[in-house]
Amino acid sequence: MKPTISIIEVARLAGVSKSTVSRVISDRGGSVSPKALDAVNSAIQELGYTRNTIAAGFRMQRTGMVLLLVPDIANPFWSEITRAAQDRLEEEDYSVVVGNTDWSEQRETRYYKLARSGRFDGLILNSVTDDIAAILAIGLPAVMIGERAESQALDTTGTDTRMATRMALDYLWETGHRRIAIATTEHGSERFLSLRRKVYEDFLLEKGLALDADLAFSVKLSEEGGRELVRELVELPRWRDRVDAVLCGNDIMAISAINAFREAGVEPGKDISLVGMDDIPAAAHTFPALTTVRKPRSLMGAMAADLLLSRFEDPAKPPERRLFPGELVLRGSVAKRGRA
Amino acid sequence: MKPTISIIEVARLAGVSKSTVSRVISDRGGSVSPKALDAVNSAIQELGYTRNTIAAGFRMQRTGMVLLLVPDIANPFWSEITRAAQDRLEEEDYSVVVGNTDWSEQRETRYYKLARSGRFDGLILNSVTDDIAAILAIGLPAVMIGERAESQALDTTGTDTRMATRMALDYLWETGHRRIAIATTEHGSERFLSLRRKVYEDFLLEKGLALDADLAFSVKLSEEGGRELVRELVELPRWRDRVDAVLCGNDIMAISAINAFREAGVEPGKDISLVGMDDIPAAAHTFPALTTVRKPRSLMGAMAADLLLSRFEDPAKPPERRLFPGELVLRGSVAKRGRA
DNA sequence: CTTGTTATTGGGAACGTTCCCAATACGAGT
DNA sequence: ACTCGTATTGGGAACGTTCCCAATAACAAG
Repeated sequence: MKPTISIIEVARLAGVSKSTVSRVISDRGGSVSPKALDAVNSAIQELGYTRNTIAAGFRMQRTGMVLLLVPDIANPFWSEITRAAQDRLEEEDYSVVVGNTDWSEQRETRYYKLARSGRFDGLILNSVTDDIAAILAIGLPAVMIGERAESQALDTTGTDTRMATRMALDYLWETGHRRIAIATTEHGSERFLSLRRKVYEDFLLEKGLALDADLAFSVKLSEEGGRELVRELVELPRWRDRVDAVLCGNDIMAISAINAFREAGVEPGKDISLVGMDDIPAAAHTFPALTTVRKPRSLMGAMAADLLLSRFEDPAKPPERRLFPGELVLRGSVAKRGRA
Repeated sequence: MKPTISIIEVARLAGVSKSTVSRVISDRGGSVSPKALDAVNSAIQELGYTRNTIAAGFRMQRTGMVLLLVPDIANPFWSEITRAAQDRLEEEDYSVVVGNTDWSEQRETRYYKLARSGRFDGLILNSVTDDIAAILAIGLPAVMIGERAESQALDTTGTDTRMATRMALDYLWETGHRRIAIATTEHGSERFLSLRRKVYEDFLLEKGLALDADLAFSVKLSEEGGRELVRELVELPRWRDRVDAVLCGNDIMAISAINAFREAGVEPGKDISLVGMDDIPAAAHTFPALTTVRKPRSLMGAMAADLLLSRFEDPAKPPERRLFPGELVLRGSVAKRGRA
């Protein structure tokens, strides 16, 4: 059942007022004589008193709860970020509620309503929407994970998508690939900024390669998206002459594509090279193991938490942006080709 | 910032009392005339009022929050269970806070303290401890995921570990394996019940096989555990004559062992057969893909939520136990051997 | 001893909503 | 019109803790 001992009873047993008990148990504290302190602590122990944090939170208008909105907690990428954010926030005595948007603005809006109910002190999110004003209108300190707009009124953390994409393309170039396809998505930073797409096009331009619109795929960042990519690609006329590598929007898609290529009689890591994005644990276990760009999830999660904690301290300071570099992780999914 | 419009202001604008406003907005409701209902809803809309659920929860001694304790949310097994439990609980307007025990009783005890703070209506957990009395002493409705004691005072769900283990052993037997090692752990159901170990020993006895104590490994259910298993196994004298298959305590360990065996010059799925437990997504992507016993995580998560919701309805009903069968998932990690 | 400063204490009010119950209104039947 | 039963309403109190501020106590300096 709920706590049934209140500070009134503790005060009675300790022979002090409820205000003195409150000063002993609350974070803010206040002056209490050693004698009173002893008496209160003894009474607390004897009665098995536990502070009712709902009552305290109600009075203080501060609940110690943070809402973290991710696309899907069952996705290893997001569960690792979540874990890191949780650990950091728990150090400061915050508890974390996780919401799953499934990339649906409708679901997201429902969580915004929950966020407005007085239940949370702050919000961390990888938003579906890029309507920053709507997020600000919730009225909570908020931190964005991932890039949504060039200029943001929100504290933001994530991986530098441009750099990560460029890193992968350069590696493919260095290993001799000249016919590179890209498989991205219509979610997240691609939805509004088309960051990966822009880097890809700039890369081709810089290398003097013609843009082949057929080689820019838009599929879901899922296993199904990987299968769809392979289906569409092998159906392209003369596809083997037109593609020697694919840069995938994330590992889940890339891993699925590895298997789908093999099933289509195409040997991944030889006939076709693949690079993923994220470096989820499974990327190391495919055959061939996936070359990918690691996004430092623990750093991102912890940074999101730090930005939010910092925002609690100073609500009025200018928005911060903390992007991490990706890190190329070389495994077996990229062939070494001679320079053409 | 926090909600600043209260029902007092809504009542004033609508020309009714706060009690009438409360009757309109609360779950419990009560009689309200159509005219008053209209007036209140109009005022709510005009003022942009949002119900303060902390205040309501404080008054009602019911917060709509559930604490879910798992070993590690970043583990795909637990993140999927979490997702399923969340979805079910959200249908009934509960929010879920996830705690990570990391198999530490100390961490777990800290969460028990949090659970007692008045913040949660219920608890779902895969406990580190088997001290059911300690869990009951928290004073919250609680549901256990996984088996902890033969006779439990707690609602319990999970996979039938005996059956799942037996299923895997029978499959190894049918495929001609006669020298089967087992790699389990000292956590979870193995810690207190040694379920897998007992099934293994009974199996050997039934088949008239001698128990070779060297073939029962105790390692962590982690990637490191998988590597450790392989290190220890290949160091056994004449190990190739003594082992033709390994039943692993979970997929994470088994996947890691696949790679470690290959690195040790042993071909998984040929020289050595492996069976995992769980069927996490990565199990389908190894080479060879892992044969394993699927634990129906979505069913378990949803059942845990259902059991808790049911307990909320009737706190005094007898504890329930709902174990799911495992399901054998055949892939490429088990060789077909001739009958010896 | 007097004065000034700081430490300590305790009672009342606040936080926003729900619940309780007495009072009133309304509708149906006689 | 009167009676009875049901619907509706509203004011006060409760929930457990924190904060505010006046009052008191303690201590130091002159």
